[in-house]
Amino acid sequence: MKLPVYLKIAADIREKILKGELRPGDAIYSEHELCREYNASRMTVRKGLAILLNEGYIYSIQGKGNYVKEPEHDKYVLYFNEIKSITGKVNNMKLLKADIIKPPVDICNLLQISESKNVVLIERLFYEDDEPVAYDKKFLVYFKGMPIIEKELIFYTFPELVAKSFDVYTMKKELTIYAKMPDEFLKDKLKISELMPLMVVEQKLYNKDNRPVGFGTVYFRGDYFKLFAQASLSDDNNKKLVKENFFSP
Amino acid sequence: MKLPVYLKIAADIREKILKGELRPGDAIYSEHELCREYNASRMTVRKGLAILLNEGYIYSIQGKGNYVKEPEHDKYVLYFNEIKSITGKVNNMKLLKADIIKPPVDICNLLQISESKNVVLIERLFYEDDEPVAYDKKFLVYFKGMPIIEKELIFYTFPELVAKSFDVYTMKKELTIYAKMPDEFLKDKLKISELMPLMVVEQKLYNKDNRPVGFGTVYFRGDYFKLFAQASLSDDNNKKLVKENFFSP
DNA sequence: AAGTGGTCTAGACCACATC
DNA sequence: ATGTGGTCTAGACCACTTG
Repeated sequence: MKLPVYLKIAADIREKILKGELRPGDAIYSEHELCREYNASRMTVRKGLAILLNEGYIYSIQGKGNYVKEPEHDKYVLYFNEIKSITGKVNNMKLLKADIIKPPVDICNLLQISESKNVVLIERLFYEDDEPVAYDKKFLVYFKGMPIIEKELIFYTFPELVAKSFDVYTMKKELTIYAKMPDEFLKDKLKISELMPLMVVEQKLYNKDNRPVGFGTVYFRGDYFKLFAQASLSDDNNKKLVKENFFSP
Repeated sequence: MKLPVYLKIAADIREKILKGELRPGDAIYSEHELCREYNASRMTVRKGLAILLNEGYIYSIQGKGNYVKEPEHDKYVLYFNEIKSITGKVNNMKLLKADIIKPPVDICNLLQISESKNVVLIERLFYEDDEPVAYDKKFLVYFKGMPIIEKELIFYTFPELVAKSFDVYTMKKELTIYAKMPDEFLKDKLKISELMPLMVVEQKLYNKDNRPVGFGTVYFRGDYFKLFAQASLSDDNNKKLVKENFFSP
């Protein structure tokens, strides 16, 4: 056990907050006092505090001090992936369409492009064994030399596709999730005969200049889809915590 | 413009990654080289790199160097709150039940308690004007001296309730989200006559010792519920999301 | 004026990778 | 043996808040 000092400092204060010895709004010992208490330099103390800042336990006000923060009850980390979020195993995919088209009006608005511009339309079906479980429709802003390779179109997820076509990093991604009843078209595609809701996930992707580059909608059979999310106060940050953390707002 | 040096370093390298000059797996200039390049001390350089580490752009291997990381395409930040996730405005709530009961078997398993232990059962209805839009059922592990105040039960969200009863910080929270058709009971409670799916959100809360302390299920009318999530590559996005979505400390 | 946090330096020693 | 990242020091100056 040779825990670095800054981790010890962070762990001690975190424990005090968790135990309720320090309540939201309370001031923490000043950095100078903590230096004395742990016989550590200021940088070491600040590194410890930076971890707690990053985890959302504390905040600091220049010239005043560090304070315990009201917890964010509503924040979760969600892992979504149109293939892996299906409860079973997707073992088959079918490419229904991969065309370069003039976009419909609603897509023009969403992607902020004119109607004369080209977009790539991709339609796919995901299967578990022989059961269709999800129908997938995507629009990608087209540019010359865009690599449209059928093998990629079938197996890649939406952000992966965009990453291949544009930059490695998609800067911003937005999800909208809701439930709805299938219309006749989707009932047919997903072979739904009984009473069955759909889960709809809309994905909008932006490049680093904050321009929309893609819009996709996935319709999942309700009985094959579940989303899981987890609160991110501390557990998720533990890996980072082991390494290093120290930065500022 | 007197940007701190460490932010400048982080911004420069982030830009190179975003532009594709640095690709996943590539090594970054060593910290020593960056010190020379920016005429900065090692601690300042490391602080800049720590930001990128924290944002998920890079990772580091001791004794080798810092490397550009493969982006996490599937990670999103989700803000969920059983009251504010309703698309309209919840302006009325009704407490249907608030009892101390012996838990049913499935809840015993979920909360890891014996059937002889007491749990608090809370049932609520959320209204938009006179329309019921969500039905809410929660189980909380009971302990002596637990403050059960009707006013609190009506207006607090689940994590807030648990926070009041146990600790300020709920250590771990898990969400499961899926769609389903309403049964007769829910059709009646939510006054559903037409074909209408439900969004179901299950919440499981743990205390800091990783013991389950509460399990709740919220059934939303499908037409009143939408979830929004956003990718979390840069921490700036998160803070914006917090600000825009709501939250006042 | 005194105390606080925010930035930064110029070193140091250690653990680990590679050769 | 050399270079890398990981931890840490003992100062410094600045900006800010409060008396």
